Parts: sequence; C-alpha cells; structure tokens
Amino acid sequence: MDRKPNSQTTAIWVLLNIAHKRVTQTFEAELKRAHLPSAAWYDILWALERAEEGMRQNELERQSLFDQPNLSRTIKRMVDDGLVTQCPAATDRRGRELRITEEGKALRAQMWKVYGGLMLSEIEDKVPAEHLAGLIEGLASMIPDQDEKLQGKLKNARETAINPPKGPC
Amino acid sequence: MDRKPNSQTTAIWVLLNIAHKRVTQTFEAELKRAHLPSAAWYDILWALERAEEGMRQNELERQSLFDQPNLSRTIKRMVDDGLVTQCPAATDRRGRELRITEEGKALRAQMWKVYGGLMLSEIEDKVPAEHLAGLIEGLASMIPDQDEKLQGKLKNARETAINPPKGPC
DNA sequence: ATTAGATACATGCACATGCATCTATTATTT
DNA sequence: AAATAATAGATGCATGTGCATGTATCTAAT
Repeated sequence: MDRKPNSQTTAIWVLLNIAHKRVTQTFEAELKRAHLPSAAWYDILWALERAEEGMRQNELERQSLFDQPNLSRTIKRMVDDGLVTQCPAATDRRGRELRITEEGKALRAQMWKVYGGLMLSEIEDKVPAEHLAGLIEGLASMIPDQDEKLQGKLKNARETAINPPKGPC
Repeated sequence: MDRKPNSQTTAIWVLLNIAHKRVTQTFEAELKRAHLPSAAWYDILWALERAEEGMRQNELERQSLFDQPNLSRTIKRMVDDGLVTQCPAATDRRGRELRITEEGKALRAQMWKVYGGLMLSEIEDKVPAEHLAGLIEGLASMIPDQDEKLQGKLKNARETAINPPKGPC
C-alpha cells in the first residue's frame, strides 16, 4: 500500500462505529424497557402506515435496511403478531401486498412516544448546531448517490419530518 | 410528547444507520473476499500488538466494542487459531493475560493491506475536506464524554495514526 | 478469620443476521 | 409455443449478538 489513512480518517471510522453502537444500543434498550419491539419494526410500521394503498414486499425491502430473507422473516413475525397483513399481490402472483393493521398503527403510535423522544435526547439535544451540516453531509458522502436504500430512506425521513405522526404524540 | 424531532435530526438518525451499514458491509465483504477475518478481529489484533507487555482481557474489553461474553468467545476462537495466547494473569488468578503471537502479527499485517485500503477508499476519498470537522465533532457529540470505550478507542485511533503498522504496508 | 459483596471470565440460550438455495411465477428469447 | 432467464419470496444453515447466569477469585466489613 502506498498511502495510509490519516488521523481524521481513522477518527471517522472509529467514531462512526462507536456512535452508531452507542445510539443504537440506547434506542434498543429503551424500547425494550418499555416492552416495545425494536427500532427496525418501527421503521417498517411507519413505512406501511404511510403507504395507504399497501406496499409490495420488494418495495419495502428497497426502502429498508433489511436484506430480503431477513425482511421475509420479520414480516412473518409481524403478521403473526397481527400488526401487518400479507396478501397475494393482485398483478403479480409471486408478490405479496403488505398493509398495516389498526393494531399495527396503534403500536407504531405507542412506539413513537419512545422512539421520537430518543431522537430528541440522543441526537437533537446532543449535536451542536454548528456541526449539523457537516455531520449530515459527511455521513451522506459515504453513501453512493445511486443507493436505492438511501433514496427510500431519505424520502422516508423527509416525510417523517413533514408529516409527523398524528394523534397523542 | 411536547416536542418532535426536526428534519435534521431525522436525517442524522437515518444517515447514521445507512452510512454505518454500508461502510461496515463493504469492509466485511472485502475482507471476506480476501479470505480474512472480520474487522473486529483486526481491532483486537492491533490492540494486542501495541501492548508489548500483553493485556488483560478486561482492559481489552474496555477498549473494544465487544461486550464481555462476546469478547470471551472471540478470544477463544483466536486462541484456537493460534493468533493469541491467553495465560492466567500473574497478579490476579481470576484474570487472563492476552498476548498476540507471531502468527497473529502476520495476519494483522496481511489484513492491514485490505483494511487500510478500505479506510482510504470508503472514507478518506469520499468525505470532502469541508465536512471533516463537522462529521468528526458531530459523531463525537453523540458519545458521552466519560465513555471508557471512547477513550480507549480514541487512544487507539491516535496511536494508529501516529505509529502506523510497519512492514510492507 | 468469616462472611458478604464485587470482579473476571465462561457458558447456555434466545434471537438476529448473512448467505446459499429452493419454489413459484413472470418475462424474454428463439 | 417451448425453453431459458429473471424475479418474488421462503427456508435451511452457520455465525454473531445480547442477556442471564454460573464459577472462581479477590476485596472489604465485621
């Protein structure tokens, strides 16, 4: 190797790992403490709640960080728990049409109280304003532009910010 | 809930997850492609290589992102692979004194060719200079200052930058 | 010195993840 | 129309992770 990473590169790599693990663990621990499912379930529920017409499973796969087999199993558990329905797709008999149930919506609203609060306490209250732009742009720069998961996720993020969950939140 | 996360907070949360998963998966995939162990193994080998006098297992636990049971098993596998020795500690018979073997050093050097290259291609070449500071400070701000793992890891990072691996790198 | 508590590490178990592969259906080629 | 390839989704298997607990040793309190 002719080049070696500089100290800022090393710091980013190290901090990315530590920050992600710490924030993630805090989220998961607090959700568990409230007897709620994991953050990944929230993301699925919220994606399906915004898709009024239902959503194909492969489309959800693109928008989520799940790989296909893992999403398949997760959806199965959510169906078993009555949070989601999974019907054969109308136009493609290979496919599955996913829809959130009323029970699923109720759970998502319940989760939002914890999940949204954690976003405030673990991120919004901690990252100083002068580093917001650098953090966001820096993180985004490590993700390929054509990344479909990013497009889906960012769309998700934008809509989350614009159309926050209604109800008692 | 009286407050709700703003769009920047949402973006950080989403991007943190996506960027971490993407970068991590790239690292793991490339290491696997080169028939090398995971990045976590590299971190352990490098920590032990810098500890000339050997290192207690609980000290390594503080410096790594492993929790205790997981580190215990990982070390066992590394011992089985001849990369690390694990002797009873001299002063505390509960403890274990870890030391890297010559074979372990050789593997770490081998891994560095891939690992270091990935830090360059996935981070250094992608994050524009104007966002370096914001990214680093932003990530650090999400980690509690008194976090021992951070102290250990940052020390690690500093030394990695200051005393880069020798040899054919 | 004895006991109670803390610490270091190991182990068992439940669950999540990544990867390869399988089946069913659709699309494409000839 | 038949054959081939591509796609949607499910399943099996190996591995990793978090958490509770177990065992041994050390420390502190009485």
